[in-house]
Amino acid sequence: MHAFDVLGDPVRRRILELLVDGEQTSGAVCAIITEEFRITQPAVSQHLKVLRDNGLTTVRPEGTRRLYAVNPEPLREVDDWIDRFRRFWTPHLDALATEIARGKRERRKQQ
Amino acid sequence: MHAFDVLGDPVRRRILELLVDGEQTSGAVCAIITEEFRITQPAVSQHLKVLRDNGLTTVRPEGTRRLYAVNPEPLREVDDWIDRFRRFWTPHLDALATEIARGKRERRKQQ
DNA sequence: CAACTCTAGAAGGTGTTGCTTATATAAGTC
DNA sequence: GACTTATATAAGCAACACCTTCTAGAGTTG
Repeated sequence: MHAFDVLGDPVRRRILELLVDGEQTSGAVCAIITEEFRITQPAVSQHLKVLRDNGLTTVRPEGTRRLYAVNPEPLREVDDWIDRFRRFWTPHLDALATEIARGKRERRKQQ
Repeated sequence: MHAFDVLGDPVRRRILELLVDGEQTSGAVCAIITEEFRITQPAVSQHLKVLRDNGLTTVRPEGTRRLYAVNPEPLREVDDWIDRFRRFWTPHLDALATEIARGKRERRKQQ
């Protein structure tokens, strides 16, 4: 499943937003999502499973809690895909900025 | 419908790729997609409709042909969303590059 | 104008997705 | 050890996405 397919759901996008500043327990995520989207705990758990199974997050148990965190790799693929369209909104990058952007991409690919 | 939802389909992503270097007729897109994905012309036409209806492309009639082109706005939204995760894979941008990136975002928001 | 090309739409079938309720499992607490 | 908390899984269902075949309409060509 491509990262785009996983991101094609507003709940899953929101969950990732909640994880952007660091790991959160399933419960903490759940509290916010159930409130914002009016869905149940198992529904959230299923979305977390999709994120997990497709490598968008990592999980780490701590006692009875599960700590979820963003795994950036698949998001980087999305970023790479978008990259080819970037010239539409940044047509006249000056030489220096272009060079920096190019260098970033190169470094990314090498890793 | 959020751009991410539209992009959550491999056929539609491929169609946009085909349009990245300039406008193409429905027929030209169709020829490639039907061959690559083994789906029919109406199926491609329906995907084009989704792209069109959600502002991912523009269309321009020319005789009996329809010329499709990328409309970058919604892709920019995707880029903006991804932006918050970018620090995961570019953690130590030096001051200059950071400044350029920041400036780009600012300019984008003003437009 | 008849035949053909290009494209879109309508109607219908099917698999998938995302939800629900109910339940299981594992770990803390009294 | 019983009870509670935290999380995941199972089963079932409704809605939707995407496909197909068939057809319509607009424009071109002989």
